Amino acid sequence: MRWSQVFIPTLREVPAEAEAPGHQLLLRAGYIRQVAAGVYAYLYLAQRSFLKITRIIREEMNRIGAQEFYLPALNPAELWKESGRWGVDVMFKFKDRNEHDMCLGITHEEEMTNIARSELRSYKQLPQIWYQIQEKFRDEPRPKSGLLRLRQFNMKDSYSFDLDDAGLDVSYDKHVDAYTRIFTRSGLRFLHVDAYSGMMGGKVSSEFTAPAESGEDWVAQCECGYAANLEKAEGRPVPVEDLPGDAPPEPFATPGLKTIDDLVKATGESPVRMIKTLVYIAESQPVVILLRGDHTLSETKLASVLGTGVFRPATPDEAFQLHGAHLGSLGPVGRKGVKILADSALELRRNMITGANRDDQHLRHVTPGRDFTAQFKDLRVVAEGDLCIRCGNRLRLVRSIELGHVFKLGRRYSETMHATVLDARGQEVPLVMGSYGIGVERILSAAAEQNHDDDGLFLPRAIAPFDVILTAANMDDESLRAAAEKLYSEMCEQSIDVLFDDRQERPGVKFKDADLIGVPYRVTVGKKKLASGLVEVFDRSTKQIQDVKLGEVVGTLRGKYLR
RNA sequence: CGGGGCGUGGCGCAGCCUGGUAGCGCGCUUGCCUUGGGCGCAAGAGGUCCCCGGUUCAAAUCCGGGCGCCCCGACCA
Repeated sequence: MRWSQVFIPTLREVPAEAEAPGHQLLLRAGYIRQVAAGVYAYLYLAQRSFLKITRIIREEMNRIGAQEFYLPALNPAELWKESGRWGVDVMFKFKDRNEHDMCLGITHEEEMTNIARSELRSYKQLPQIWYQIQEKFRDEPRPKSGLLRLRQFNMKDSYSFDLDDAGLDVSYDKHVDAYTRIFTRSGLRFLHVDAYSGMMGGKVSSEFTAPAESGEDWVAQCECGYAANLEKAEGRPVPVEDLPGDAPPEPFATPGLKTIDDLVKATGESPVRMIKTLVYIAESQPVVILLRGDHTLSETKLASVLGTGVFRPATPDEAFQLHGAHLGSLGPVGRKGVKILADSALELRRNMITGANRDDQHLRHVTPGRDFTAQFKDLRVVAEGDLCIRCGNRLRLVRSIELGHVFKLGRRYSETMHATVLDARGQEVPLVMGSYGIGVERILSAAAEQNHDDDGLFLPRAIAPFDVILTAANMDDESLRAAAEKLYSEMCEQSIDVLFDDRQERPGVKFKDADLIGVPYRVTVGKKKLASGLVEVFDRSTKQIQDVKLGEVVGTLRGKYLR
């Protein structure tokens, strides 16, 4: 392609709408333009990248025997009412001209299951893996960071159908392999992490996630290889040396001290020695939740422990009704007939400080197990520096972009939608399903977030819009121009994926643009070196320059750079 | 859903407080010049000042309502 003939609208300044560096650069480099919040037009460069990305995805999906379908995004309400997901609040819904409820698909479990149930009859037809690459629509409350969270986006989603759990394990493992290959080939730095499976039906799931500052997921990571989404991550607190002695709980006055922070300041004690008492209402039943003073409740983990997503913090009035004291002076000692959940970090601790259930009073010398009984569960969000549950080293927290999610669905959809086959004994059994997604735009986004400097992007070759940019320093210089044209013809003949910057621009402009748009290698034809029969090959990511003889450019590219 | 910010040529911004002529930089067009890091000179084109309503002789500016976009938090099957 000749730059003079294609549309690559680079910008010198950063549009005010963009915050994340990768987003700014994709705009400046002329890849994308915004249409609405979370809705983008993908221009020429972006589309070239997406075609390369989806090609990698297709090759790797096909390799595990997955079959590509193409399903509509426009759906009738019935399908979603049947699966129980019509109520999902991020779904775009509307009525057609006949007043039928319609929606745009947020994903395709329903449609795939619908096909499976009407067509799959026998265990002999299993296993099946069906996938598609299609637009998904989600009316996100907060789209953000360019292509990182969109309202319309492309997802590769696949669905596996097996006879039993063992089969699902195989299909799941195949996807893990395929995803590992896809993200490796895409040139991303990524992690495979344990993930929270959600409330409904899910058992096992994991995420593929790309560490990047602008990511919105937190991942806890250990050098031993353990990595988990913060929603799911477990860690052991660094052991605490408790005060000796076995004195009984003793009240002391804490007038006006409402928060752990207040207590720390007033008493000089570490929050590690305190018990934070929270009151929640779950399915209209009160639950008392205890955490170490410096720890944070994970509502995700709480949902798992409670077995329901229906809960909320109690109002101050409710808390007062239940404890006879106001928020800030609550504690577990003396509470009877109410469910008390304590984070496991409190197990085996002693002589702690907590609220006395009397306003402006706290208790010291409180020992869990002796002074109150509670169920100990993992309830807190892992903190930086906690110890790895596998190896005992310290965990690090990193921000990360979720690229893909693999999920053992089990029978959640097949049972509600009656998707069954006959097994070898002639018994009707529900299909065992898995679902597996990859955000196509997120691969480009993550690559941009991970690979940029002050001058612009340097995308991994596998997903860059071009492999090479051929820059003629001065198109008005006849000999230089002729040499560049000749090189361009050779590259085209040899099927090198090249963008020829043949614009009548000053060299500075061309170099700036070339640095900006993320093409991994630049071949520069300049007057001085051309006089000795040389051109430069410039590696955008390392900034290394190699002089190459005019006649050897294609060979050098093929042999060294584009292997 | 809670909090904050912004909306003025294609992009970045000033002007608004204190009402009266719409301005700067970049980009764009034409000519000359220049050609290894967004060159220089000159002449131009380009604006419903987000929308609707109100106040006023007069509104980008003041008042009311709405819409859009961004950021933080909540949420993210």
